[in-house]
Amino acid sequence: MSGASEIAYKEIRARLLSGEFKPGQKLSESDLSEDCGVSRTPVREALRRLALEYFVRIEPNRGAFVIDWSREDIEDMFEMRSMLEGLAARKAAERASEYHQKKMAQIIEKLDEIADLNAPSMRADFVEENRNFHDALFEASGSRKLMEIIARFVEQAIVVRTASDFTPDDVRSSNQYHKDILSAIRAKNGMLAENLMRVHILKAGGRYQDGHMT
Amino acid sequence: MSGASEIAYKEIRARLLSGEFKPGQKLSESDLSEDCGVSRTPVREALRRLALEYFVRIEPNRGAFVIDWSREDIEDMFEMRSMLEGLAARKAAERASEYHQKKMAQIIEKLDEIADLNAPSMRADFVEENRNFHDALFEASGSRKLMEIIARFVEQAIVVRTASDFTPDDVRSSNQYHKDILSAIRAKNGMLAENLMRVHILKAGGRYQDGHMT
DNA sequence: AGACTAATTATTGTACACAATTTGAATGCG
DNA sequence: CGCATTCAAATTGTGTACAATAATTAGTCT
Repeated sequence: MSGASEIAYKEIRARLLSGEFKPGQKLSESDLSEDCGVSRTPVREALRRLALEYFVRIEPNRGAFVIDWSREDIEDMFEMRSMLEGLAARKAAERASEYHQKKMAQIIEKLDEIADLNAPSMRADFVEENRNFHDALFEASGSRKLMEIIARFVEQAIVVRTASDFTPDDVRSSNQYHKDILSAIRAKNGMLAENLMRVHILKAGGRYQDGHMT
Repeated sequence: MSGASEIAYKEIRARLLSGEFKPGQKLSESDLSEDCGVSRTPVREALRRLALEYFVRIEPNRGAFVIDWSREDIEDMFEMRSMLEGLAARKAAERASEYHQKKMAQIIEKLDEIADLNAPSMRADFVEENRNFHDALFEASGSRKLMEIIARFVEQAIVVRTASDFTPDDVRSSNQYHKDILSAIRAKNGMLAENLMRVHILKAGGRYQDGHMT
């Protein structure tokens, strides 16, 4: 399925994620429609969709603007994510199959390799594999709707997280949480898995930046 | 602002909530456009929006269908709600102003009256005031994004909750939780407020129907 | 009769034209 | 000079026509 609407959505979304469009910037329907090589109709559809996914904000009769997140909003988003992913971790501890546990273990290994190699592509590799870990955990939780809804938050976080640059040590530290979470899941300790995940996400959100946690 | 798009959205949404449209039913764009007295364009916009709000499901080139929730999906939704509203309750305990506490107290009184009066409109009155209580709490939590996002879940729940019929005792029982939550907020006991809210929501979700909780 | 295929019909998807609204500049006035 | 008002240009919102796709019916063959 390669509808014009889908093309417009993917193109605009990619440019939003890349940072080409700055927060607050106005997005003109006609300009985008030229860029995407489709008419205004599918562009409008794409913008409406992106609005509900919190990428842009639409003011009636005025158009679409790139969303700008306040410090508070970002904190809220990460806190919500921490609650929902915590829930997913708890459910994973209750229901993860051997297959899913192995899958997570493999991703954890890859993440360790990424940290050790310290290649130029480290950050991109980390982002990808990290995402894979969380996806695997959602799958392990066995809750379709939970997966669907958290996905939206995670996408959001990417927008926000552009500034973050991970050192190899950050990757190792983050991966230690993954290991602990997987252990808790293996031990079927739902509450522990949940709490570990909560802290893991909040750390990523930079909520404990002021040094009192590692 | 009374755009055609808004008209279509409200009309279709109302009919979905009323139960006129059955789960799985196909929603024809032309039919809806006639019913709403607007052209197909704003109807399409409304349907796309309702899809992202989980009211309908859109299959490419096939149209919009009323969503049908599986038992699992409903459980997931209530669990997510319980996590997010729990978060809101915790934040409310941290930051609720005297004004917001009084507001919640007033709504609790009204809910008691509703239970005692046992009027024919009891169920509708309960739904409205109950919603007011939760909204007041979100406001008290002081987190805009949190409010926005939880709102979507609550709307959903309404769809699902159509079947539920509360007796005066159910209303009193539910309101007891409201009282306990407000007490926890007044005592600035965030964790207690959070846990009470979690249980409150899960009860509403019928997760503990099998009798071992009151 | 049953099943496959082709043609017909209905419905969604996209483009485009026009209406409604907003933006911005030019003008007039205090 | 500053500020409000009016008018022109630009942009969004809606209706409609047509294209693309899916659903349905009719027809043919075994």
